[in-house]
Amino acid sequence: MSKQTLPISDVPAPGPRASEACCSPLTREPLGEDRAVELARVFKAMGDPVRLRLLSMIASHHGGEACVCELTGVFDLSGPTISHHLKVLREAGLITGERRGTWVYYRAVPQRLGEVADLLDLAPAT
Amino acid sequence: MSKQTLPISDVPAPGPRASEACCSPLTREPLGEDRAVELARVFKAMGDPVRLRLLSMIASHHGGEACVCELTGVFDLSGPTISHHLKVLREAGLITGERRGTWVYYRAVPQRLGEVADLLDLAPAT
DNA sequence: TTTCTAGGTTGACAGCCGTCGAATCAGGGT
DNA sequence: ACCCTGATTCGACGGCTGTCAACCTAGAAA
Repeated sequence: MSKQTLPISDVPAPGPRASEACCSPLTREPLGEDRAVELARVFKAMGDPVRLRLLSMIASHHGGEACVCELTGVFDLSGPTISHHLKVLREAGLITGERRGTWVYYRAVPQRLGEVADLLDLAPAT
Repeated sequence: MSKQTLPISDVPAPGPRASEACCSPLTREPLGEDRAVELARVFKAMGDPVRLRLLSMIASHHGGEACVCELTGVFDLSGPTISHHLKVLREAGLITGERRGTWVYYRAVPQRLGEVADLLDLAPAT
């Protein structure tokens, strides 16, 4: 490991297997234990209102990326707290951060969203 | 309120608004605070490996429903713990339970899954 | 170098969450 | 009536999580 100059690049599993039509949805067959652990981490990251809003603000932001300085003011929360939530989203592979000069910009990782969306595809097992 | 003979019907918000093309996806515009709280509750429910597997086992089960007795044996967890997780999924509106004789059967609520899937639809804001 | 600002890290604290054993409830068979 | 089994609820415990204040780092501009 070791800490680099930019500790903002700690994505755990960039794109497990979401490249193409992949993961059988939740409703097709029981989830394996390992895969459940992996997916639960992503859902848990989205399981907080602040993080969900942060993710949405970043994903919907004009240009596809948002500066942290634009995010902190929106919440009644301290800087460290926002930073913490961004880290959780980062470690879940939902966003990536890049430093440009003084500011840090985050952008969403569409693959992750797509992976989760695929998982929830409805195949009604009547 | 009051407790009926079958306390297994405590769905909080059966189908908020997932009937038709509805909720603007995460990537379209920033999530409102109230909606974020509501959605976070669902994601949080799915943010545990055991619950995710339970949900998957129920949703994918032959006949669309699964008996609790078929679920408890799969995990190295006590009955009360499984029951607790089922309650969380129930209160998130992801599953519903029905007692038939001695056994209790659970089935998934497709609307909820659909609601979440819609939310994650990708509208890449390049 | 020094100073300033934007973010991140650390350490600590309260509250929540997953887990269990024991007790309780609901039905079906004796 | 009694007991047995399936499932939930209750009470408690340890670990995790969201939050903050304080401190530290990265880069830009004097």
